[in-house]
Amino acid sequence: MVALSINLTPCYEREMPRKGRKLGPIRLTEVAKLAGVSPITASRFFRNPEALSVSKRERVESAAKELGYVPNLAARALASQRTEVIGVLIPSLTNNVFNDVLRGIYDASEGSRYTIQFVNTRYSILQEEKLLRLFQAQKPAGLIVTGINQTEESRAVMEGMNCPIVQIMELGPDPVDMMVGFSHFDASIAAVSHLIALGRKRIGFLGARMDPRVQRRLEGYRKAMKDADLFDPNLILTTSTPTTMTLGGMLLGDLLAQAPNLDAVFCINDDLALGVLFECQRRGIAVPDKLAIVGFNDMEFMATAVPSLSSVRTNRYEMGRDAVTMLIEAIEGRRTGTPVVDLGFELIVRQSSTLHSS
Amino acid sequence: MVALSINLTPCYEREMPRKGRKLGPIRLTEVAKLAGVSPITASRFFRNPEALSVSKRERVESAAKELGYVPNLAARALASQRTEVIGVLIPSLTNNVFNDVLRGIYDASEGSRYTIQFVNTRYSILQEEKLLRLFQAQKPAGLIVTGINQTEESRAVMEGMNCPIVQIMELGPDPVDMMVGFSHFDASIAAVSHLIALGRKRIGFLGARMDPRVQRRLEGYRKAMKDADLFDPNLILTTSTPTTMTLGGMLLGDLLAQAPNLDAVFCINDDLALGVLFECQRRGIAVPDKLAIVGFNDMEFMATAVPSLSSVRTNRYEMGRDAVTMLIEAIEGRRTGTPVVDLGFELIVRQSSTLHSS
DNA sequence: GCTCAAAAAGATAGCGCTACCATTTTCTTG
DNA sequence: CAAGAAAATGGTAGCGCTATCTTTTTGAGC
Repeated sequence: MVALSINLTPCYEREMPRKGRKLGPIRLTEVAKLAGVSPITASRFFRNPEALSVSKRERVESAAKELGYVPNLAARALASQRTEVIGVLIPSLTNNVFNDVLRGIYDASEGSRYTIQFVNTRYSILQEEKLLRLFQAQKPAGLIVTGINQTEESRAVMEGMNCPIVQIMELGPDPVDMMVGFSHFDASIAAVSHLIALGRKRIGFLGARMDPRVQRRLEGYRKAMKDADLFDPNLILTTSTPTTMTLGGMLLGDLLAQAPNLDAVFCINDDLALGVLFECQRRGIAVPDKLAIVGFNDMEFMATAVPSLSSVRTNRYEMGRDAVTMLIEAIEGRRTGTPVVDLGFELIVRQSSTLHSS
Repeated sequence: MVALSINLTPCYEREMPRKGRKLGPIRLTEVAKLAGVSPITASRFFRNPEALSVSKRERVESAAKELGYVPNLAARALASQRTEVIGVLIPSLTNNVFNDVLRGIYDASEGSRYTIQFVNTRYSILQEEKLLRLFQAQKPAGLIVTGINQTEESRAVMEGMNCPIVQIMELGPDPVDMMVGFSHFDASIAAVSHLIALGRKRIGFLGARMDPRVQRRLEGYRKAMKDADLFDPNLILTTSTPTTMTLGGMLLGDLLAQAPNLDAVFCINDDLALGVLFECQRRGIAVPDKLAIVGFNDMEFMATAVPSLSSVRTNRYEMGRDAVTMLIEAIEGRRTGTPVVDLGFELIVRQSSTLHSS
């Protein structure tokens, strides 16, 4: 273990700090002194280098480098009365959907000055309220919250926070500030209408977790089925249990028990759909001939499954990315004209919901 | 939209802040004044209520509530010279493995006073170094880093940070501080030995992303194959591309081209394994009769697939959880005796690697 | 070369909280 | 009930940085 340490001993002696404190990390003042400028000038170098003359800029830069200066974020936040933190409230880490959203968020924040501070509400609006209060203490520069079902209290806290806020995942009539999402209701109708157009009559609905967005998908299903005069409550099976692939198979079993003549299933997410496919293989149910399957979200594996599985593509990554982009623009005072962005969806038809598997 | 606002106007008049500043949020001093105690006593209430007498405690509590006091974290961090932030450096958000680790981390931090600050190194040790420096500025209470392959510089930064640090995901000879992981080398040997014991001779290795831990799995494969006198470089196919299920199928195709008489595959993760299974279905290759499959990590879907897929179970959730637990104990000065924790692994044998599919 | 505006640099005074130490109050105990 | 120890409380002085305003320097235009 040879640590090659090229450490040019600085031609500079640190003065003892006030009041017999131990020598902590390098402070801005020390950088300024070494550079031969005032502290405030050194401060400006780190926030807006263009404001310095070239000569001072270079002197501060090399002094900071020589001393290995690291700014103290707490002091900065206290003095400037703001932070460069974007708070993100998301209901789950288990649900892969949010994984993609988070990726978009982190990707978009990269290269910007902003730091993501992510918390997990666990699908509880009370937990959300609590975490929102916690964010209050941090004075974030911006906030991303999931969905539109916040408590009155949460809304009050958000409105009092005095920072831009983006609600993501869905759209609603009364944005706190900005929104990026799509209509789960419409997406669901598209999926179910497709199955109806295929000539399926006994189209089941499989739902798990049943968060507000899934509820709206159920509403879409209801609407489409009623409009086609195909609605039958026995075709619906939901549970509040979190989603897994295994659960998909189990739910299919239960649904078949309550609706034996099922000829299609709309699953509220792709994990359930793949679980359903496996269960069909286990039971010898031909897909799509005997049972058509449509999932939701269009995860990567849907295209690769055998048979390939239809799904509703949602723009999860883009949702996270756009939310951060909109937020940063708003923080920096250049809001775009559109505070509500509909990212839409796309029905992807694959083998699992075609006329014949031929 | 009726916002029912029960706002008992406080029988208390805020004095103008110094120097004509606008009236900002409530400060601790104001709470103290309303409670009729000194600011430092009020401060103590929020950090260690037990230190106050019952009467003062109640007075401060109700004053804080009445004024809706929210402490200023930046001021607290600056004055106390520490934060309650645990920094987490993880290489990927795409890889579901880290999803589980993160879940463990967030779950374990919940209820504690610590906040998780997570960043994504994108499998780059240079990016890691940069992010580590960024954390320096924040003075975190503790740090979780992934793996043992840090740059010299990164190690130096970590050592200078003066906070407990846990390295997760794998074990190594020279911990920066603490470690929670398991031996990827041994786990790989277990998987390959199982296939050898099954009588398979032409056992392929499919790898993607090829991060340091995957490299060690490859080493394990090499060792097991060489020890059994079955080693053949043509059986190995790796790519630096990120993992997807679709990639699994493509890689199988390529591997079959370079080693046509393949009778088993060890995939470095479950996504590849499921992709391989789908590809087998597409090509009419019987699993496990013609081709046995073993994956890695034992994601939930492995048990549900048809046929069910063998895998090496790793304790990802526990890794995250234990890392945080160890960190908090160390931060609070009660380290346990074991700074290096081996969480082990377990070979889960399922249909995809049994003698006969019967 | 002089005037005046703009750019660059600096002095001052906190940001809101807690560490540290001093002081006061309360509780023991012979 | 006095003396000493322990618990509770308070005064003072920053933590390291930046907002604000002032002063100095630079540069453009005639």
